[in-house]
Amino acid sequence: MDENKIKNKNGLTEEEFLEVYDAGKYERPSFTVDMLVFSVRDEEKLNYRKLPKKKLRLLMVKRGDHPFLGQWALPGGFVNIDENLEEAAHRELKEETNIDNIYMEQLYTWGDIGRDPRTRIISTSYLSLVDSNVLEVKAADDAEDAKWFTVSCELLEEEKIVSEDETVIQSLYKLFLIGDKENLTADIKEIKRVKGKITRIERTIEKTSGIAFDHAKIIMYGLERLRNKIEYTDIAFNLMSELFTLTELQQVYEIILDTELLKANFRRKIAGMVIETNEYTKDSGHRPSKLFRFNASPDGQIIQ
Amino acid sequence: MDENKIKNKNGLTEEEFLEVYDAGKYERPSFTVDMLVFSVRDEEKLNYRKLPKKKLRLLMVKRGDHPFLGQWALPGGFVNIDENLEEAAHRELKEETNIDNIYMEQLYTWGDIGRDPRTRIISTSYLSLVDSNVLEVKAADDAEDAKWFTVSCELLEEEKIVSEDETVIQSLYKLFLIGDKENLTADIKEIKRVKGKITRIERTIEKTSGIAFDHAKIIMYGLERLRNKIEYTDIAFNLMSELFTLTELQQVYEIILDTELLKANFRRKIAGMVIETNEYTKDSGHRPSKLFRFNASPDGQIIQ
DNA sequence: ATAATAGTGTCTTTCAGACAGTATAGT
DNA sequence: ACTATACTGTCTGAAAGACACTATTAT
Repeated sequence: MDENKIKNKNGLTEEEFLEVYDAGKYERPSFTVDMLVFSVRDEEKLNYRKLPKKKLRLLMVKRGDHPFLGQWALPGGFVNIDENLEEAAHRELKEETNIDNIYMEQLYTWGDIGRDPRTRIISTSYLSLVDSNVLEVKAADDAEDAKWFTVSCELLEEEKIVSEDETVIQSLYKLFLIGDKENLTADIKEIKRVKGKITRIERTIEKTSGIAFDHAKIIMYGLERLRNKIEYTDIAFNLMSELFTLTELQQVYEIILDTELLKANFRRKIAGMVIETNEYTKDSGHRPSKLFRFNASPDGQIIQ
Repeated sequence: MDENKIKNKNGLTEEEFLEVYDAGKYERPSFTVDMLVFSVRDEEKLNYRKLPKKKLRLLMVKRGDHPFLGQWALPGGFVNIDENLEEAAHRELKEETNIDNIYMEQLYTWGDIGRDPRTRIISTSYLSLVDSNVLEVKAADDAEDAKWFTVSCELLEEEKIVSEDETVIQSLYKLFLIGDKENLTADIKEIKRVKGKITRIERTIEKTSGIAFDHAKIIMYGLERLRNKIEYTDIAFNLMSELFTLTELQQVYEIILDTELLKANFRRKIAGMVIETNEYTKDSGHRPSKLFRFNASPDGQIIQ
């Protein structure tokens, strides 16, 4: 049962095979990781009574070299030969933006030819959420600058064509990234093709202004994932600080889902995921609200 | 506004930069695609009256070379420099198993160091579903053999540890792949870690018998995705032939979800996704059943 | 007092689960 | 007639949606 001594058709054992194996003999693509780091920000209070509005924001870095020199890209970079993908993603984020120790999940792997003018590059993107206490990010190392951009997205047109064997829904979205000094935009065409049994969503960038590579497409994909997962998981709590009010939590759901929710119903829905504390907000100019914390292990619930 | 003439810190324009860019200067990982191809199979009828039972099956190929020579692996292979990932996946599947033109969605990208003894290999896995008419697969090219294996999975142990700041659910699963001549198995430990706000699922292979690389882990992940998506999408129809009875459809749901469903409720649930035909089954030894086809565009419903 | 938010009670509608019933082919 | 499946009707309870009501602070 000496498995290691089995010989292949060239008469080599595994040991011999690995010795002569030349990993470099084929022309190979490069591989990078990219991070979508979302957070939530309070806008300024309008008066002593009103609560501040919340906005969703995304971290971008300014490119300090070709290609797309001077444009904004998702933080990320090449994976070293001796580190796992998640390690690489954490390291790159630390290097470029000084952010550390955050929630992260794999989003999608982008590998179309021609996505990078340098060479064939395949990128795995990661979705990250940080709580709103992360105020300042400092650009470090590779990146020329790192900044938060307020994210919004608008549906410009939608057209549905139903034919014999196929239903095509074409939508045109405009993505806005609003920064302190710069505003970036992208027009993205989304084609949803329902043909027979196969449904396929395809996004193409029609026009970008200031957003490097195909990153506008990745951002749209990340937004979609975020919207989906907030409904049936607890990822939203990664955007909250340790203590929060239920209204704050509701606002976070509202900006991500882009709808208004009814207070009573919302509270019923998230009741199992929060734990009441004895603390209250102060100086609010109206009735103070109770502070809650995340309940990591609600009874019986298995979280995706 | 001649953007292409902007110079970087080395004084190069983009054109000059790309000319001297050397993609090969870093040691780089190799990149492959792997395919999980699921299908459903009818077992033999026990008597003229009884309906045949259905089983879930998965396509595997026998390795014809080191490493893992003689063991079974997911079909897949290296991505050429001039083809997209999906193209590569389709090509490899055609080469190795002669299967063509099927539903496919990206599953996950696996990049841990040490997953392959040859060199650092990063793999993007794809989930595919084919309808049960695909009976024979012939091994071609790279693969020594290609065969369907009946898939099942059993929970052996489960332990839940709740501590102050963390809930850990440890489960031990046994994966069975039953083939005509060979049976493959793998013990997989699943650790679900709920710590503060972060939930993380981690799978490790405890033991495998006959399954190459980390593919047992990929299969488990694919099964989980399949179970999740069948609940809120229409992917199940990719497993059906053109015409099917509602009982057949229900059986497919049942083997994937591993539960029994109530007929009346199931029919209510999928009512919008099917179209009645005027045809019926014949020679069934009992009341014949109406045949249905997939309804690709139910009113208003947007399919993920 | 008032503005603005905090927090609760309850009616309605919708949907999932459970179960019981009727229908119909082949032998 | 009998067997095995096909198909339908309806009760129940839980959850989602809608809305109205009360409570509480800083100014």
